[in-house]
Amino acid sequence: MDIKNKKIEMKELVDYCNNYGFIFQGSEIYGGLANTWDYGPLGSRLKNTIKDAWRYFFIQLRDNAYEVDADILMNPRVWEASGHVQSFSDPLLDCKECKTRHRADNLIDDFDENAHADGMTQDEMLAYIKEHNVPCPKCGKSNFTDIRQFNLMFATQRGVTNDSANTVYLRPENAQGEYVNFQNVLRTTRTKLPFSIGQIGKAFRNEITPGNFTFRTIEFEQMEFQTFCKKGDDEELYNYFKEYGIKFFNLLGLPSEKLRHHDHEKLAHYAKAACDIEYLFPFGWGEINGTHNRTDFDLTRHSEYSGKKQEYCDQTTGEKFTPYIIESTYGLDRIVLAVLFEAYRVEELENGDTRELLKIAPALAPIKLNICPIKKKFHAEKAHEIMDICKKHFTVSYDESGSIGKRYRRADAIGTPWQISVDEKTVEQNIVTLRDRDTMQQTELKVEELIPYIEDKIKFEA
RNA sequence: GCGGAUGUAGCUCAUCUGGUAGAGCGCCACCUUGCCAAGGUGGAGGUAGCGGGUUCGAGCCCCGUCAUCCGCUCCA
Repeated sequence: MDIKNKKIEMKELVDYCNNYGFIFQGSEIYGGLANTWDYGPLGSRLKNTIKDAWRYFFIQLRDNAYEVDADILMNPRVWEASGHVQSFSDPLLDCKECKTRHRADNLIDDFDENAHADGMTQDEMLAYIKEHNVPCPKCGKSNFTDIRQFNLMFATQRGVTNDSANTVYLRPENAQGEYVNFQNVLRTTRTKLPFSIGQIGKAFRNEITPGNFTFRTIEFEQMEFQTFCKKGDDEELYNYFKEYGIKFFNLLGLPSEKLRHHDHEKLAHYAKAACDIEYLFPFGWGEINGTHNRTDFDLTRHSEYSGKKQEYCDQTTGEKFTPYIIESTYGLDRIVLAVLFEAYRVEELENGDTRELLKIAPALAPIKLNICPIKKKFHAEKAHEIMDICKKHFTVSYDESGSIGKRYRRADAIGTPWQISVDEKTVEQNIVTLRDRDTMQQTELKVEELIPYIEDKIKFEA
């Protein structure tokens, strides 16, 4: 069959997600709220299948990997220890001439790489810019507003009074929830190094400029694990997780040619080495995984700030030390987006018709089986009977309206891998016609063979 | 936040130079239909993003606001 695929742009995918119930604009009936998105019935299922895949690969299959579910709100001292209160903010200023916005530190470093803006205070940066007449990269003039600090953490108040003692933050990263539970997990699981603590959860960042649909939002969900290890083992683990990320993405249906490693030169305040895995979105390469070697920075800081030693004792040697941490974080919303981009296509068929198709891995499909009675009057009862059996094993849908071809197309559009039609033969001999989304071929199958057939194909392949 | 574009039915759009909104598709019901978006009949659904102004009269003109898209910047 001659099938032409058209390149899918962002707007088409946004429309598709809205039309079929994957992702809606947040608070839509009130005119929306910028950069918030709600996952609909199909989108939340897809998201959950990706979480399932992640849990399966990174927690269940790995030895010494444990999951936690830490609170989003944490003692504010956590964020002092982590360095986020101090350094998780951008010093911003605007060019008064051409109205572009810049980061003061970037402006200075680009002007003179030996200037080391990182070590400067806000006043020092401003003074440096004035003294050296640092030009605007866009218009070349040097006429800027004052620097304003823009902290990326969402702050809120707990309790009834509004004084600063009651300020709490929505976590800007999930990692600290794993770090503060390092000793708890160690103690209760009786595990040994190296071991991992993983978590799936929401994080919040007051980004200046979010955008590109769900790629960059102010509230987002991460799937990550922190691997605690002895110094010296850190580099091997770091390299291992970088590579393993690619394998994981391949299993989700993202092909290697659209994935690449991107090593960071400029490092976050906590990292010794950092590498992203990027996926080629229509708008360009975008990070979907980040792996960092965070050294013993975090645990050392938590020891200092909490006064509780965050050490590991090697029982065989008696040696005590603060472990190194390798962090590998997967941006869930971004992976959902990448999976959708990879799977969604509009196919032009031989007869000139087009069909919308979500060619998604069966394990990730929101609905696994669509059940269609050929004639509503005579076959609906049998179809419901089969549905009641199947839904105990996997997600199903039921469709009795329109021609059978139309029902095939509807299910194709949301990525349902299989459909069965129920007719006289089903009623009399318990045989259904199974239609495959990808091959569009039909085969006859006994009802009792149906469940093992599908269950076998929706397993994650390790 | 800045520059550019946009906002009319669930979706895609029309509505000529201001005169109280239409189509196609989709959806629902019934009929028809035995395997890749057939057909018929009927039906639901919009105070034109929201607020204000000009006008006898605003979807159309003006102001504000919210949101989306494309660039600048940043991150998972």
